[in-house]
Amino acid sequence: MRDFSRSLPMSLLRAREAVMRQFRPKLREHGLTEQQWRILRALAAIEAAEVTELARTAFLLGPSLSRILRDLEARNLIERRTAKSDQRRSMVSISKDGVKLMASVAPSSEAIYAEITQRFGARKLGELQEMLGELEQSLAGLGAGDEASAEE
Amino acid sequence: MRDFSRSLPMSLLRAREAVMRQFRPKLREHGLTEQQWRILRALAAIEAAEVTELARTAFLLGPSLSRILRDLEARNLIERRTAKSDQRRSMVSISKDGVKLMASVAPSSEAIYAEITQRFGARKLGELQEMLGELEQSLAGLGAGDEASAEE
DNA sequence: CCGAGATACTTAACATGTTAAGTGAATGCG
DNA sequence: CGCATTCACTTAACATGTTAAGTATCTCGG
Repeated sequence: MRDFSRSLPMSLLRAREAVMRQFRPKLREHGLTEQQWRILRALAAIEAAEVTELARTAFLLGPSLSRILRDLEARNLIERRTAKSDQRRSMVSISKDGVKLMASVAPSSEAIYAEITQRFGARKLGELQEMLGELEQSLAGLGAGDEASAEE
Repeated sequence: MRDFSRSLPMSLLRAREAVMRQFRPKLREHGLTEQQWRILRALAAIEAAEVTELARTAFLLGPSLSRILRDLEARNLIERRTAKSDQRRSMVSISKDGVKLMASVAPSSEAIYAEITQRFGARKLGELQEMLGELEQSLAGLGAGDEASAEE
């Protein structure tokens, strides 16, 4: 069997960890986890979003998002209100405190990203992301889903 | 600020998830998580390994590994014995049952990997892994560690 | 030989990943 | 309208990620 440490999943895992290791300490200084930071960034880019939409954007599963939103709301970093047209839906938005926190973390985050880009090379970074996107695309609609064996 | 959904961490996260989504259902049929499978595969390639060495190979943190080894041992998939020369060290090896389980899962796993390779393209896969390795290397020795600001 | 420090784990505590089940509200069909 | 179904979340339960603290053992200088 192939040496699993050279398998694609392990390559992706190690690469991502190498990248995230750069960000975590700074986020931690501000009491944020990687996931919480993703949510704040996603919310900062829009007015408000439904929970399901936010889950898709921040690439989090519903249950994780539910817990995190509960905690972020308790810390007054986000705000929620139920949609008037549909009582099931909840509109989430970033709060004033959330915006301030973002502003205090963003510069460091950008600096780290710039350092990574410089070390790896901007061109190669672009190529890498291109390939990652293609990989994702080539596997879209394969396994896992609830598709009733709809493969031709 | 850059659209975070196009950031390198998100690209890596989505790509890895797209890949792992292919494997998880089959592993689950056999009552294995992704991490447990990594450990069994790592152990199958060697006679025995110390816990620390195994953590490095399977890319798991010590505390996670401790818990998983406890569970795998309870399921009789691995065996442990303390090293004679150093009572602190524990030698871990895969058991007969572990080998049998590996044998029953490996074919499906290989088939899935082959399907991914075929969809994405063997050459591109090689290039991608090459780039991921370079990314990892270019960030080696940067942040996170306990280095006392040893930057030039 | 002995005690301070280093090592190799293990435990603890809290956050998230993952699947299944639960809850309340909206929809659609007879 | 009535009610089964679907939908948008939320809870629950268990496994892992992550950092800090704990435990037993080993090493080494004095």
